[in-house]
Amino acid sequence: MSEKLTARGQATRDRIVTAAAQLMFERGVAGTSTPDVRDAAGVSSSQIYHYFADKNALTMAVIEALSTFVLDRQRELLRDLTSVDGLRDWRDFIVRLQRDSGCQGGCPLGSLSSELADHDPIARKALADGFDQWQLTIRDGLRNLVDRGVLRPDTDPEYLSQAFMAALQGGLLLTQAQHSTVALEAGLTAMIERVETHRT
Amino acid sequence: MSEKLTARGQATRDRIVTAAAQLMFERGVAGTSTPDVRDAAGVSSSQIYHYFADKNALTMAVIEALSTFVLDRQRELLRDLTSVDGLRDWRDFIVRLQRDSGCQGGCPLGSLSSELADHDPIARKALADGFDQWQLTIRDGLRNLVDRGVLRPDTDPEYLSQAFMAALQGGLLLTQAQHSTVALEAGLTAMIERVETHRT
DNA sequence: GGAAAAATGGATTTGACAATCCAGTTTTAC
DNA sequence: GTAAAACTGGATTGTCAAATCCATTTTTCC
Repeated sequence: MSEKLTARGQATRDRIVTAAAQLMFERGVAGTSTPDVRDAAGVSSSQIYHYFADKNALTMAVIEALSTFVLDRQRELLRDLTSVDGLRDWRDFIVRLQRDSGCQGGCPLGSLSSELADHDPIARKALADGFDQWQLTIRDGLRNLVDRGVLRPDTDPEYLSQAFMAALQGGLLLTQAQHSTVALEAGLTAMIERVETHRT
Repeated sequence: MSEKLTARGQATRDRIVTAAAQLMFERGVAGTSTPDVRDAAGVSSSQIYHYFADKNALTMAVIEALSTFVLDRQRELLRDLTSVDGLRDWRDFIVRLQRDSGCQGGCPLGSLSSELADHDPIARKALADGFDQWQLTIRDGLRNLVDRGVLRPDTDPEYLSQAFMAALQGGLLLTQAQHSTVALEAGLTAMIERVETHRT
C-alpha cells in the first residue's frame, strides 16, 4: 500500500485497475478472473500481485475507482441546482446514459453491492460509503432549492434524497433486467412530482 | 425435462432446487458450486445432473422457484386493497421482512438480476417476467383503489406501479448495502405520498 | 413376479483459477 | 556509475469446480 511508486509503476497499476473495473462491471467480480485482467491490461500475472495483495485488494481498488467515476459525472448536474427542471435534466441525463449503453450494466455500485454486500463486510462498507456520498449530493441539491425559495422550508431534503436514491438504484436495476428504461423514468419522475408538492 | 418422475424423484428434485435456491440467494449463482448444492441437499453429484442438464438449467429452476416464492408472499396484501393505508401495511410488511433477515440478502430476484442479466439472455428474460408479474400485481391493487373511488380517475396505475417497483427494488438493494432500511422506507413512503396526491 | 425405466452413490476426468516463485530488466538516488 | 529498490515476464503449483461414467439399487407397470 505505502511502497514507493515510480511513474511507470503508477501507470501499470492504473492500467490494471482500469481493466479490472471494466471487466468487473461487465461480468461481476466472480465472473472476472485474474488471467482476464492480466490479458485486458496487457501485463503479466506477477504484476497484479506486485501491486495488490490478492484479488480482494484489487476489488477494493476497483470499488474506489468506480465510486469516484460514478459521482464525478453527476456532481456538476446536482450542484448548483436552481429549479425543479434541473432535476428533470439530471433524470434525462441518467436515462440517456442507460439508453446509450444498450440498457446493460446497470449501476456499477449497485451491481457490485448485490454481489459482495452479504459476504464481504469491508467491500460492503466501501460501497455503502459510495452510496452515502451520492445521496448527500442529491440532498445538497435539494437544500439548494429550499435556500433559493423554490421549495418551501417544510421540505425534508434528507428524507427525499433517500427516496431518490431508492428510485434511482431500483430504476437502474430494472433497466438492466427489462432492457427498458420505463421503470427508471417512472421512478425518478414520480419522485420529482413528489418534490413538486413542496413548491412555493 | 419431460421424463417421468416418480414421487421419490420429484421429492429429490425439489430438495435440490430448494437447497440451490437458498444458497444462490445467499451467495449468488457464481458463489454456489454444485458440490455445495449436493451437500446441502444431501444427494450425490449424479443426482443433480440426472435432473438438470447443467448448472444453467438448475439456475433457471431456481429463478422459477424464487419468483413464485416472492410473489406469493405479497399477492394477498396487494389484492383486495381497499385504502391507501393498505399500501402502508404492505410497506411495513416488506420493511419488517428485511429487518428480520438482518438487512441481508435483499431481493432474491434483484440479486440474481444484476448477476445474470447482462450475460445470460434466457435468465434475464425469466427474471424480467418475474418483475413484470410483481408490477402487475401492484398495478391491479392501485386499479382497485381507483375503482373503489379512493383515488381519482385521472390516476395512472401503470405508471405509478412502475415507479413503485423502482423504489422497492432500489430500497431493497440499499438495505443490503447500508444495513439499514432507511432508504427502503423513504422510497416507499414517498411513493405512497405521491399516490395520495390523487386521493378524492 | 419380472423386465424396463427411474433413481442413486461415488469415483473420475478435465479444465480453470488464485496465488507463488524466481530469474531478469529498468529505474532511482547518492 | 553503481548499488539498491522497483518493476517485469512467464512458468508453475495446488485447489476446486463442472460435468461424466459406470455400477448398483429401487420403483413402475403389465
